[in-house]
Amino acid sequence: MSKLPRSFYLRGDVVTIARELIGQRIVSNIGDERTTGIITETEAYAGIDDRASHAYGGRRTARTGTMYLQGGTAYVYLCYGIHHLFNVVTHEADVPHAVLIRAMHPESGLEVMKARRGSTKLTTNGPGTVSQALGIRTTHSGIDLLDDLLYIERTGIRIPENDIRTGPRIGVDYAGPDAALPYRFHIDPRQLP
DNA sequence: ATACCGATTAACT
DNA sequence: GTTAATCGGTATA
Repeated sequence: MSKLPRSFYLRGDVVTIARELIGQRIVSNIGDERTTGIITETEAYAGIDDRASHAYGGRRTARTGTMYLQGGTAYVYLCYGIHHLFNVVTHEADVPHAVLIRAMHPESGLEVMKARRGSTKLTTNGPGTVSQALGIRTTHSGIDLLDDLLYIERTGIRIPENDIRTGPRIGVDYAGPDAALPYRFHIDPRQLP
């Protein structure tokens, strides 16, 4: 299968993109190890009007500046001083939309991912664990997802509309009315082929 | 220079 | 269900 093209990321509707990323494959070649997984959970962050977004109100700093790059860029930041959270930037340059990858179903490179996670069991539910398994760190913020180090490829997996669950985003209670927006999408990994 | 806090996780009860 | 861990980013001065 092939890398998602630039045109996929440049589209304007970040919520649609978040839904469409479910079932696609993340490929990481970080550390010369190929590790992959199928995306099972995402959240959309809709730019300067979204109180849950780091870019709310047009905020643009050394960290959040990455979100203002063109669609198809990786935005990685440190949360709670410990967790590296991986996001996919969408929309054209200067419009800071992004999709947070919250969970994946591990596919290949299982032993490498286990070793990175430092556990005999391999769990990749939660944005911090996904990044850790794939070797993604804040140093990767700003890299192009059309290069070969880290990218997303189309799987062709067809997921019935009814199998995709929708709900409010996790951990954004501070966002007032925007905390209730149905911008989270996920599936049960057992529904994957 | 200083103070506050988070798009979380794992290990508890 | 609860809570400690942990530190860079951000705002304020």
